Amino acid sequence: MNEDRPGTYDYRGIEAKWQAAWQEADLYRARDDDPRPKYYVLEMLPYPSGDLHVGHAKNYTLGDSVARMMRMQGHNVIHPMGWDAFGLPAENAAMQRNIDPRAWTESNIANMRRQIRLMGTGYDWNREFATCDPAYYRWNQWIFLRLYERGLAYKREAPVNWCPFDQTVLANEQAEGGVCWRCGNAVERRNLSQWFFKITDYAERLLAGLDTLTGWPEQTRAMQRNWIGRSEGTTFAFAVDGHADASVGVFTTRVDTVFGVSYVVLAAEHPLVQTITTPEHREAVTAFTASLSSKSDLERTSLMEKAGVPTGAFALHPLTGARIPIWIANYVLAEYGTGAVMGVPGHDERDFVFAKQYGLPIVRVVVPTDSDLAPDAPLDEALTGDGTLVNSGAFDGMSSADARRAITDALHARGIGEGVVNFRLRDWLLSRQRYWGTPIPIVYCPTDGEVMVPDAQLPVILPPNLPITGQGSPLARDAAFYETTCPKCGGPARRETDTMDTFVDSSWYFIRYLDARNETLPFDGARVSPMMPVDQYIGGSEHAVLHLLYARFFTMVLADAGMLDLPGGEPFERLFHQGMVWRNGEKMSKSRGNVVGIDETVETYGIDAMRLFLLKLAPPEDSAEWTDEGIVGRVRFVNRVWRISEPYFPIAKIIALDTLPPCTTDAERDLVRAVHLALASGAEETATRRFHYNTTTARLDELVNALSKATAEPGEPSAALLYAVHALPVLLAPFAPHLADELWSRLGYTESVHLGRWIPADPAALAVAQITVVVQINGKVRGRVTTQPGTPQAEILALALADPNVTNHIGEKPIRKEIYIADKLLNLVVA
RNA sequence: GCGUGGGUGGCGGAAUUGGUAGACGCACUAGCUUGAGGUGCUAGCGCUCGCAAGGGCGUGCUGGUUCGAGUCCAGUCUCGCGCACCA
Repeated sequence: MNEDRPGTYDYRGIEAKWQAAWQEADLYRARDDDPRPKYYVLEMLPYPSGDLHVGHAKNYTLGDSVARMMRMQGHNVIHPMGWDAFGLPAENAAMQRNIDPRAWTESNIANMRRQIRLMGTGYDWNREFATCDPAYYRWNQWIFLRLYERGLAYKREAPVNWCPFDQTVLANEQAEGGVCWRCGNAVERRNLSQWFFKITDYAERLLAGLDTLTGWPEQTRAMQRNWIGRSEGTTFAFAVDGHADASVGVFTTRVDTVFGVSYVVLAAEHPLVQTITTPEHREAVTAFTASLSSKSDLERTSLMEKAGVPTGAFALHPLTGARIPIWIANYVLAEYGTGAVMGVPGHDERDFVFAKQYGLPIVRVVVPTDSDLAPDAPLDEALTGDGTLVNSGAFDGMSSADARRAITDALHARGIGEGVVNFRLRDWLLSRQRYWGTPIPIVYCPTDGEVMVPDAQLPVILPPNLPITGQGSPLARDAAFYETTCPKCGGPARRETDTMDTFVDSSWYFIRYLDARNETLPFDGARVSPMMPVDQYIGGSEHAVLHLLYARFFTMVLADAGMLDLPGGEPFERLFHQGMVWRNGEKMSKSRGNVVGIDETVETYGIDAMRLFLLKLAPPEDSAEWTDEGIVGRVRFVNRVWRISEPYFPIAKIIALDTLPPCTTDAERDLVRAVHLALASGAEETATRRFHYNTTTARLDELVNALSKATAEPGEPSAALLYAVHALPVLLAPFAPHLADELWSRLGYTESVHLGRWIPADPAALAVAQITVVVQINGKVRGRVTTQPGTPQAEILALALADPNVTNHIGEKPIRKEIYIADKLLNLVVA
């Protein structure tokens, strides 16, 4: 019904037509031999969860606008898309619907691919892959083996969430509240032998690299610094009284307070707890430990009350020889530092609270320099600042900083301590006792032990159609999978049945895109190196730490292994976090029932209107509130553009847009100026990498308003008007790609506007004939003077004084001072 | 607590180096237009006093610097995000 009414844009037919044409022409294919400078723009690999909503569209269409803009500005744009296809939801779906995870995943991919294409995005689909494809995950296995060879993959015992009823390991989100999400039974912590990547070997480099990532948001860099958590301090050992072979190692950043130690605390899981606890305390210690072990990680760390019990054992202070009690407490973490701390109640808030609660002595050894508190006054709270040492033997009178060095040296001289750098960062636990992931390519042989699967035997194929019950690991029950022979001795052996964390998949996929069909290597370094790094990475800030840290780690390792030539080893030059789309004051999500789907939106309003609205709504990094009323404005805009352009289709002819048209009137000059203001805005937002195209859409509105007026004038169209009409599709191309190509072809151009050139903004076109100078009296606006640019100050003053409102405000008072900002403002200061 | 980013009309937001606060859009109001009202056109639209000209106030709050502050400085309130018994 739309297509017969003039003045109405048939978005359905036209948008579908152009998408088919682009696909037919393979318009967005990037080639290695393209002589133009490369620009690699990438949105984070999506998980194929099912349906997309307009929040996803905001992300993908932003990347698409950036890609189109850069392509029109002369770059060889690489803009790929693929699927993060392994992971838990597929197994859950398999259980709930009795469907194979692969079938579920593949149908989701098909739907999401359709929807992403439906947005009019220009991806190079020749590079597409899904991480669950053996052609991809075999290289996960290959890379794992290279890390193993370099000593960066290893196995050790580590605690997991374990459901004793389902006999399975649970992810943290499946064990919330300490109960199993499926059966409701209490979750236990259990030690299991697990695979780790030694990311801690790269802690210093990952930290130092952050300083070079000036194209990243500061908050993200701060979060990574925080996560890596580097701290400088001292480790030293307390001897245990009566246990000649035992000592308690502690780490502290405040060794200057060591003379204030009145007790020592171990984590409940500390290995010494079993050996040193005295018989009369054993029962209490065991009970306390048990009460903690039945708690989930979440509960343990959110416990508000500090609690602990004495072990009955005593440590000997290394500098004073004092006998001090050894406790265990819930506030000491086995996984951080040495799993034990020295208790200094006078100078640590936690220790202060703990000491008060259990009546342990509180001693002051550091006097803060900026306090008027008497040196021996009783404390209301711990003094945590630096100061001057007292009650510290030979170290009295030293500043905290000096004392830290001197005491560390003293401990070192006795062979019981040293200065160390400690990190909060832990090794990356990649083992998952699950089915839907990359099998870890290791075989266990009774004679040869842990053996790598040879490269020639990769991939270790994930067997299809295993029953998924939620109880235990399907692979561990499949004898056909785990029964194998040892690659070394040929004897019977057992395969590793753990699969890899899906973060492995997303830690190098951006390199694979550059050589996506390579069948002999994960990628060819000579081929991919010139295309790295990713110039612009776009994705949510929820990945600020894990994914973005793991990907940096992998890229550094691959570069170190000589597989990739990338100075600095940083994969992402610039990073942009897009904001989420909200509706009714809440984040858009299926569970809240406030999603606005892609299919319905495109059907009702059209793709280009949706894209323009998502751009206009807010700066892309901000979260934005979706409204159904708001998008109507963009539908109006699209239709106005169409109505304005339509009369010029019959008189189509090619215009050279990089030359300014001759203008005879101010109105014509203003129209051309509006074109170039919009061009300047688009180029500026792209060049600065701010991507605030919401302001560019405002310039486009102004241009269309001006065009609307100009086309209403009777008579032959001026050169300026024709120029503006022809420039409009170029301006729209990055944002409303279908409308742009339709206008462009109707106006007589044969090649797609997306292969054409952006028009550089011309300063001559931006110049103005008339300026308005604001006249202020004592900083308040009292008048305006309209004149030519470059008018001398004296003349401006004369014009200003001709304004009665200006003279009224001056009155009889003399002008004490004149401030003149050329062509902008004249401020007269009167007494 | 530590880190980090914000607070501007009824709403989303705009505003180079300090220099006309509120661009552009939504909503709203009035009018015009059409064969019937959803997607056309024109005008108005921060609050307030005023018939008007014009005035006063106004960017979370309190001070400060300046001829001039949304923008800079100090303090403070508040919201979002991240991490958190990190030794």
